[in-house]
Amino acid sequence: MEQYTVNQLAKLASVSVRTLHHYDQIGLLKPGERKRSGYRYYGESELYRLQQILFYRELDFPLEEIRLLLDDPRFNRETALLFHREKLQQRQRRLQVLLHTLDETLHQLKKEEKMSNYDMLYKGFRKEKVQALESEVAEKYGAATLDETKTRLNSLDKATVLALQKEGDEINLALSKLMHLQADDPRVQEWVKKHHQYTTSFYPADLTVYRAWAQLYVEDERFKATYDKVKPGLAAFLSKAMLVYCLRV
Amino acid sequence: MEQYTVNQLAKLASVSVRTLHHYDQIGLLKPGERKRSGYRYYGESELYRLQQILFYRELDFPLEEIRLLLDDPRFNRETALLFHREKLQQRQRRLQVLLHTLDETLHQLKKEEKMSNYDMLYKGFRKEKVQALESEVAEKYGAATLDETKTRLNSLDKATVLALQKEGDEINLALSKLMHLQADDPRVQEWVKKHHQYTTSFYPADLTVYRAWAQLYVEDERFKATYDKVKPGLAAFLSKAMLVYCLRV
DNA sequence: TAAAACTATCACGTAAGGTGAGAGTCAAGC
DNA sequence: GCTTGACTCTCACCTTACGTGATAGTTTTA
Repeated sequence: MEQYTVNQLAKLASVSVRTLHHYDQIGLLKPGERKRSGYRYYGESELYRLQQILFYRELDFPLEEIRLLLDDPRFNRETALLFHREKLQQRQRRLQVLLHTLDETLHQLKKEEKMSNYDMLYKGFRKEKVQALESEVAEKYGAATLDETKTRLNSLDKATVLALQKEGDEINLALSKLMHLQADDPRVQEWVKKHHQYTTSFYPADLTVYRAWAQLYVEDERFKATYDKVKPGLAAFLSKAMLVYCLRV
Repeated sequence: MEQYTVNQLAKLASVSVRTLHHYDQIGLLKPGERKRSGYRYYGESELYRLQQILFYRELDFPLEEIRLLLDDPRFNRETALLFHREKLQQRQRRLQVLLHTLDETLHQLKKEEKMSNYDMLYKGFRKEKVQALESEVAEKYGAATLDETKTRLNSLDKATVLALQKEGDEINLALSKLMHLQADDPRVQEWVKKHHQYTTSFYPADLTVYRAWAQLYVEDERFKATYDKVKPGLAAFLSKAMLVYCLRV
């Protein structure tokens, strides 16, 4: 049975020693054993408990509440993990909204346009609670305006989505026409850059992820098919060009 | 020029009135105007400033530092937004790792297996600072292990993307098998909810956007083709079910 | 066996607001 | 014009989750 000192555990879990002291003090995480010297030693079950604590903390639960939850005899680790999973995914979606808000703001900034609706500036900041949302809008503006607003937004939203799709098509098309060039040709790389930016608006791909992706374009049938449908050989070509791009930047 | 009272701005930006008072007090966000009554009124430029503040706050910047940044004459809104973008994506990736850690833990829990390496319990908890990461790892374990780590991460990224794709496939498949039911059947709606969450992880579709999307599934050939390829008629079925979903929630 | 490296317990400090209390202000309806 | 309910103001003390020493004992390493 392995034993960890404060320092060792702190490093392992990326928390400070003070944090462990604190958790001991408030009875949230007590060491499995205390030598007569007073030193704290943590064992396996403490490691699991700490993981749980950190998951809850990540979700902004107050420590006192975490303690109550973990000490409740009805506590079940698997249920808790599934709960965390749900909430973390929720947070991911919130971040996605936030990124979208950011891109919209950037877009308006470039066009030097005035906002029609300042509301847009703040979408995604509210910490996840989500419940009564639609009803609030209805209350605010009345049902009639709601419908009108809805249909107007409707066509705008459709246009946005279609535009996004079109942008993707354009990038693919442009690249397919450059397949006679070398992968490291500036004209190719320019479009790869666009491709990279385009993909990051959907998926958080930094260069390492993007690089992993490049491999998928040739390894995975689904990816390969999608691109080769535009023009046979595009998948392999793009994959190579992406790798070059990653190395260059 | 529109003017917002504390309450109005607080609601708009999902912060508390107290927070606005506090920001005024520390000189982070001063109202554009103060009536003789002492009431605070905020104008357009304050709205933008608040957005910036919230982005920085989301990234755990201390308020004092935010103030210094925003008041620096070299401050540029576009540069700042691009910085936020980078960091938010970094956080998304951290959450991704955290979810992976969670799934691994769940997996081990079910198999009732012992962990070979407790280190795994805590991947993704460390808040992003990241700069000197590679160098740190290299220092610690030597260059050889670094490469290994890289390829492992690589495969994790690939696995994540493939898992995402698989999730999409599963949802489509499940729905295609429920086409004999009514669109408002709970079993159908359950999967529509998953579909909605799934799409949101790529593109933040609130209910109005999702509704617009529903129409695209029948109006736009590209969308239609994608779904009808799974099973003819799925596009229309899903479209209807999505509309029901939007009205129900 | 001494130095270097940890660890322990106070104890006070801090950031970002929460939570009233007491008093002035504004908009609407009568 | 007056009342009433909903806002708003300032002060001031409270809270959470640790950070940051100070001082003193313990373990490990040379």
